[in-house]
Amino acid sequence: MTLRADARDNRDRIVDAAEQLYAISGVTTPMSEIARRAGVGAATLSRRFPSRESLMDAVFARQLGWWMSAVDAAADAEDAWSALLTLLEETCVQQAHDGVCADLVVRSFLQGASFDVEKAAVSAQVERIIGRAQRDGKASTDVSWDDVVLLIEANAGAAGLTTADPEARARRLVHHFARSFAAH
Amino acid sequence: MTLRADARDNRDRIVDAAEQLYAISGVTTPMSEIARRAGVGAATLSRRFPSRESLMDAVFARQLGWWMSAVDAAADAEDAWSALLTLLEETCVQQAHDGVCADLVVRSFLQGASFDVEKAAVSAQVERIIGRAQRDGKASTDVSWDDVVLLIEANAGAAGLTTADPEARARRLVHHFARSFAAH
DNA sequence: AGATAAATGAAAGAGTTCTTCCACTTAGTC
DNA sequence: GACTAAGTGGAAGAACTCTTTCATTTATCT
Repeated sequence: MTLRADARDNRDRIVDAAEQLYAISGVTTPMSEIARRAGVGAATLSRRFPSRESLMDAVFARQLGWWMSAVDAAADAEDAWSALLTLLEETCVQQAHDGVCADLVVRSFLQGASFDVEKAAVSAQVERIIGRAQRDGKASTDVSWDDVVLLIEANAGAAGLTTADPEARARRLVHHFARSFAAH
Repeated sequence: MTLRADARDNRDRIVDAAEQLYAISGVTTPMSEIARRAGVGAATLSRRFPSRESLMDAVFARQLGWWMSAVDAAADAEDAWSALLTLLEETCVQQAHDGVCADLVVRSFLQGASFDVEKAAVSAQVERIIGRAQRDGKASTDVSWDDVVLLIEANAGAAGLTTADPEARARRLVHHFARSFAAH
């Protein structure tokens, strides 16, 4: 079932608008406001995304695409340890910058089953990177995928909070995790 | 302007109910539901707390009282470093257990000016503890009050997210911060 | 260009939540 | 016990948000 061209354009604009407004006002932003910013009627939005959750999934799917590329790039790097640190910092700074809110990450990625395939792929890649960094003697042996998830949760949670310099906060958070992740 | 005895009881029950429901359903819990659990009419709640924010402040004021006691106790301890670690763990586990959501901590404590006096007192105490731990050669010299705030933000952000074992997550988060805080 | 099915937005309707009014109840005071 | 002022809850109503209907517009195919 393929969408007509104009409908697909509208769909894209809706996801754009939602992404922007989620960053500003959180995922509880009224659907009508998202529709207005997207330049479509409320009916169109309701028709395309019957529930708020389905729209959240669509927004998250994009951000996940970006992240999977970053993870793949890190997995190809020579130095696993520095690639891991770079990946974590890029991820958190990106989250801070785009204002990715915790609700989005959690409901779509961690809680629901919508992205199980992607989740499995990402976690496998990240675990490979961690494993290599551990064999190189750079990463502590107690670090695991769960700790990366914890960092992302913590960062997403903090990212929703207004601060003078959200990017600096993200870097500081990664700084602490990196020091803890390092072999002692 | 002092409240009548029965009115004060009702007020207390409202704050009780709000604290419990905030932990379960977040700060967007309908005021009417809070009123119902408190066993008062919606009118009474509206009269006592004209805005959702004023109720959030009242709930937070209590939790802040608990925290200030914990901070004072830590400041009196012999071993500043272990007192600091204990304080951070207690604080985060308490947050995880009570489901203190980020909205509450941020709006009331970090953002608004409502608790400026308490904030100044707590930060001064914590900085004293950190300073002592640093002089003892236990804490890294780059640790500051801001890092403690960061941990609390991160923990509060993550605490709002459903997980099998929120307490374990809080402990894990503190574990990483503790390793980073330690002198290298 | 004409036919056809897909897609759209304005407006109405349904469901929530918050606030206010007002007749009634209760605590505090003599 | 009686008086007074403070306090209360039910109900009405105002404000929002989401969904659906339907007449109209627009893309796509031949």
